[in-house]
Amino acid sequence: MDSAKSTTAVQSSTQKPCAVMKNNSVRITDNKFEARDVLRALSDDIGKENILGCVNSNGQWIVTLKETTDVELLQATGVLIDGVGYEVRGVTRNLLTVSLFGVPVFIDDNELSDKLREFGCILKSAWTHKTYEDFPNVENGIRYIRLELPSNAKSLPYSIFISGVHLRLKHNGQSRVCNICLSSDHIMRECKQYTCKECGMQGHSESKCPRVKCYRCQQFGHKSFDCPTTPPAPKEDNTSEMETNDSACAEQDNTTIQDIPDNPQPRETIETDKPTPTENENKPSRKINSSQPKPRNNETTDPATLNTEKEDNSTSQKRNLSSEDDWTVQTRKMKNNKKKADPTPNLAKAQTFWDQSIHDQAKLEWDGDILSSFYSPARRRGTSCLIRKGSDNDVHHFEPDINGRFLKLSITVDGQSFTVFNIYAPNTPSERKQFLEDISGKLRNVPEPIILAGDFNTVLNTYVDKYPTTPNPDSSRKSLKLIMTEYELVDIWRERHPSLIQFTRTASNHKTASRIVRFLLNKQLVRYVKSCSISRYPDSDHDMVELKLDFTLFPRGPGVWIFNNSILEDTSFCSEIRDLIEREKQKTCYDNNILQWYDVLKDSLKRTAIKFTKVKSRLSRTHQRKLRKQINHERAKAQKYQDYDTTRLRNLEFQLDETTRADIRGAALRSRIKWFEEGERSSKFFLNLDKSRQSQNVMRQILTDEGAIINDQDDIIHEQARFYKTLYTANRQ
DNA sequence: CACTGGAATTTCTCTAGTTA
DNA sequence: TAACTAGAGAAATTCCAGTG
Repeated sequence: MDSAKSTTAVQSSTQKPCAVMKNNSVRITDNKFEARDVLRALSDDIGKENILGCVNSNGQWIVTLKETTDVELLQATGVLIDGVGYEVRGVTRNLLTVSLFGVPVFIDDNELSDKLREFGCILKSAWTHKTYEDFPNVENGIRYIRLELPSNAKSLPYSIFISGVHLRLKHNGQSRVCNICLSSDHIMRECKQYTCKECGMQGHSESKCPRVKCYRCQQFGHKSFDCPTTPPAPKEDNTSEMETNDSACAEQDNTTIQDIPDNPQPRETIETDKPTPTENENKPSRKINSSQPKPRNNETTDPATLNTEKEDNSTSQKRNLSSEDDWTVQTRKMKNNKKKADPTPNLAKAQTFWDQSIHDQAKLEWDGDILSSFYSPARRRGTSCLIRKGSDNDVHHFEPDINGRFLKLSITVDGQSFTVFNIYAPNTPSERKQFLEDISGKLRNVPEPIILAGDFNTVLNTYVDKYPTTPNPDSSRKSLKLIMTEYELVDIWRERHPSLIQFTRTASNHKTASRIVRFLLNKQLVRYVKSCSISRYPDSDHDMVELKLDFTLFPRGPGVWIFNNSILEDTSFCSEIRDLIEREKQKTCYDNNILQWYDVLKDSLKRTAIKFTKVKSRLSRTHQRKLRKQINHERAKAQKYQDYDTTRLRNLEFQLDETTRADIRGAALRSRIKWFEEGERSSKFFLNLDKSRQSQNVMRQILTDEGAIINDQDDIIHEQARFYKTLYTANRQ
């Protein structure tokens, strides 16, 4: 093949360990070179005595050298073969997959890319966003990218700080480096580039800056948070989302409550894709105060809501709101509202102050029923539901909590039954956690769908539902999220306004705010939601959250369930069904009332089949995803390598086709539902279907042997008769 | 309790070795 | 030489403990 072969020499195999040899190798893409071309070019650069091997493999030359310095040199300069420069790459991969964890969706890929580029990384791919297996549209906060590290860096830091969030960063072979310059010699605090934002000097952080003055002891060199003269603050609820101070006091002594200023400073609502980082508390990124005065009335653009609020302030006389089209549900918390109950049509209302006298007062002003739970006289707090009179509303169960923390209501509206829990969660996290766990237990026995509404006294996301956006540990938040997961509840306001930042409670000094009042709905109710909004409510530190449901929008019920008989081929399903029947046989009604038992059994069979097919469907989707990924990979290989064997690829494609065919069979089965539902009734659907079939069965034209086209129905019939008569006549020619 | 560093585990991909 | 497979290694992911 080339001259290199003719000079083969036996070399000791113990010259260098394999690992080192790999690091000492470079690869050059073969451009119809001969070994001598490559070797001559390399000898000119580094000397022939420094070349240990030159092997052609899979369309590239692997050249192994004695010294790693030569490897670096060649990678940096390339190689000149026949006057043309060619790129030289290392054999060991220098591409890294860098994963970031806990990345909120509001952080843009560009922000992450910019941060990595600041380190000198060369990005080699787009960001991949990981999602939950069961919820492929929901990101789980993990993103990764392929990149090349800068030559001077061995590793990226273990975390990066973007948009006020610490993001965990990981990659293979990671080591501790400076978060600023990536040097492995020091950490960020000791980095020359690290300067105190207070004085601009190196060597200390702002909190330890000698120019900083503690407002407690008036000494320099530390902030009040680190003040040695101050006893540690009691572990207090900083997680009640700025609610604790005011409301907790309110519960203990209502005479100490500050009134809301007559002209409260307005709050600015910002629609943004992401919250701005809060680097300095003195420089809030999300302004609460604004120069624009905010009217005390509702500013919502929803005409229905606007009308309701105008009515609020214009009249206090009795009203019958049954004429409203929508079922309106509102929740807000009123502080120090001793004057009179609000006559707005309500289903849920959580009150800091609520007792028998307010209840009675409200009765005078409200034409419908008022269902309340309150805890008095020691502390006035409670929840209430105002039910419209004369509407198609039927309350069939009402359960108040003796502590005034919640009330439970089962109601049917426009034929749709649901259960409402109106809650007023405690201010202290530990109490709130316990309270939410109790609520979770109570939810277990109520018929779905469920609406959980009220003042939760905690936010779900500290970055978008709270100001300032400082992380706020709260053990009760986990309990609330567990409830939401277990009962498939969604925060409907957030779902409708994914990027809007709006709060339901603002502190009297307007320095803190949070969205702690919300509606959590079962997913099955979401489609009935006409609107959900937050609007200003007068004389209260809490804004009003309004939810409008319209049960006439969609047909009720989940439709007809059809048994997918393909699962009968599944032995595990069959054995599960056999076990189920055996278990059911043990029940007493099997002997007492076989028909009733059979009805119950059918229901159990249906539930088991649905559950089984759901799991099977999920596994199938996962399998398909894997197959698609593998197929893509194999296709890439097929394109890359000319001698690629397509067996595996074909096998994978066959498997994917099989699963797709199963899906198509399922779709065909489901498509018969309409026929099942309507085909057997002499409905419009049935008659149209029949008509369509009739028209399909009729010959509209016929071509005779002579080549003439006949359109007349009588002539067509005669021609058909003649044709077949001739066809079956023995002596036809 | 958030952040950090890293170990442990799982999953995926590639390669070297074996067999027909 | 093709096909196959076990195993290595890398990547992805989870978990845990120390620290401030």
